[in-house]
Parts: sequence; C-alpha cells; structure tokens
Amino acid sequence: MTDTRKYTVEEVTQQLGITARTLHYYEEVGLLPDVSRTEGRHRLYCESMLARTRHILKLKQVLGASLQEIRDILQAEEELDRLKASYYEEPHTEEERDALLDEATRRLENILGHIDEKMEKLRTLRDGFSERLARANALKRSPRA
Amino acid sequence: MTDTRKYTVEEVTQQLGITARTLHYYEEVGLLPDVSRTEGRHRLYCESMLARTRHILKLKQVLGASLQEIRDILQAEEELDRLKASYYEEPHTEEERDALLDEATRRLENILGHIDEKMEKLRTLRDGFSERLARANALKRSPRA
DNA sequence: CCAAAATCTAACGTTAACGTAAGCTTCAAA
DNA sequence: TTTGAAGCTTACGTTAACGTTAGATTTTGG
Repeated sequence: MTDTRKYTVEEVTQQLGITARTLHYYEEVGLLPDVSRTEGRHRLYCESMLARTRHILKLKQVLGASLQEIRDILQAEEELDRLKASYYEEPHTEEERDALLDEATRRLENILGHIDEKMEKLRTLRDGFSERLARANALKRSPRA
Repeated sequence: MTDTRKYTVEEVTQQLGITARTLHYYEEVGLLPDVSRTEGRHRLYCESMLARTRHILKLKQVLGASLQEIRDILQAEEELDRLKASYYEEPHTEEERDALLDEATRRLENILGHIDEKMEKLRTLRDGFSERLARANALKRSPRA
C-alpha cells in the first residue's frame, strides 16, 4: 500500500533548492498539512507532498503570489478534487452537485483569468523592451552618420 | 521650454493608485531622482516622472521584481538612452561605441530573457489549470453515471 | 489675510517570509 | 554501542516595502 518512496528533509531541500526552515514554515502556515513522521518525530515527505511543494514554489515564483493567495488557490484545487472523487460515490441531489461544480469551476476560471491578465501585461512589457532592443540593433547596423 | 504640465503629490497618487509614502520611498531609494520642487520644497512631478513611476509599478506588478532589480533595469534603460543621445554628438572611437552598444544590448537581452522565461512558466502553469477546468466541465456535461 | 487643506521631514511601527542560534533528540554507520 | 550528522522545537533576529503618527511649514480658496 504505502510503498511510495519517502524523502527526508535534506533530500527535499536538495531537490527543490529550499531550506529546511522554508519547509517547516510552509507546514506552519498550513500549506503542507499532514506531513508524515518517523517514530522519533522526524519528517518524511511522500511523492505527493513533494509535488505539492513544487506546485507551491511554482505559484510563488511564476505568479508572484503571496503564501496566503497560494493557500486559497490550493484550497480551490482541493475542493475540486474532493468534488470529483465524490461525484459518483456520495449521494447528492442534482442541485447540490451543480452548485459545487459551479463554485469550483468559477474559482478555477477566476485563477485562469488572473493568469491571462498577467500574461497579457507581460506581453506588452516584453514588446516595449523588444522595441528598444530593435532600435539599439538598428544603431549597430548603421555605423556612420 | 518648461511648459510641460506639473502634478502635485495628490494628483499623482490619485492617478496611479499609490500613497504619498510610496512616492517618497521610491525617491528615497533612488528610483525617482531629481523630482522638482516648489519654492517651499513641495514636490512637483512632470510627465516624464509620471511615466517613470508608471513603469516602475508595472515592472513591480508584472515582473514581480524587487525595487533593487527595478533599479538595475532602469539603469540599463538609461544607459541605452544616454548612449543613443550621444551616439552622433559626442566623440567616441569606434571601439568605445561598439563596447557601449554591446553592453547595453546585452543587458536588454538579459531582461528579455527573464521575461521570456517567465512567460513560458506562466504558460505551463496556465495549461495545468486549463486542463483541470476542462475536466470539471466534462463532468458537468456528462450528468449521469 | 487667514483658516483649512495639503506637504514636508524625521522617526518609529508593521507584516510577510523566512534566517539563525540554542539546546536537545534521533538516526545511521562503523 | 558509540558518535557524529541530521532533525526537532522554540524563540528571537532580519529585510524589504511601505504604514503611521507628530509637529512644523506651505499652499490655497474665500
């Protein structure tokens, strides 16, 4: 059952390029709940925990999101996961399921909207620098007055 | 000559959605040097100062850059501007001009590289969320087991 | 000219996201 | 079994990027 490989703190910090303090802190603020432990209370990270941490780091670096915002995003994702897991298993009325699905997709669309906004702004920013570079190169290629 | 319109602190904060403290701080750390003043030492922002501040805010919000990094970027841009302004006016040897141009374009390319990296990461992040949304919508459209 | 509103400088406060140090415990290899 | 490396918890320290008074000065509308 639980034969998924486990990683020690040092292995995780090596693989992800972060410090132990960061891992502890993420756990402290609720970004990494339920990290398993050895008998002597040393942490052991499973694959999914590693993936979750990677996801957090990506959200942070790429979106520039705060840990609070990241928690919200992770919550939305989990809500969707739980919903999908229980979709055919637990008893729901049509209305309940529709409402849950709507809420989940609404959040996902919200996140996607933020990302798209950010990409658009990045594009215009890029264009500005690209234009400057083009003009600099034009100067290079017309070497005399 | 100097008939370009000037803006008071409050006008700037209104237009840009930032506080006076932020303006002062940016000046303090060298992001907004040479802000003109009235006789009584009250600040007056000209158009180019406004544009510069907008640029700073964009770099911050979109790139997620620190003020330190932003200062580096602005410096690179200014260097390029100065170079272009003096390109035909001041006396330079071929080597000097080439070296300056090379350095400036190198920095611009460096910035562009960072932006491209960021856009690529954003794209993959977006794809992930997009896929999740698609699966949620698929659930919606297949309402029964 | 005068009172209210806007600005100034200077200085201390705040928050997020960790860093760092201390003292103790656990793990692993010889 | 020992012992040095790795981990644990607790708690105080740090840095960036402003926020927030406070008290004096300036500007401006009436």
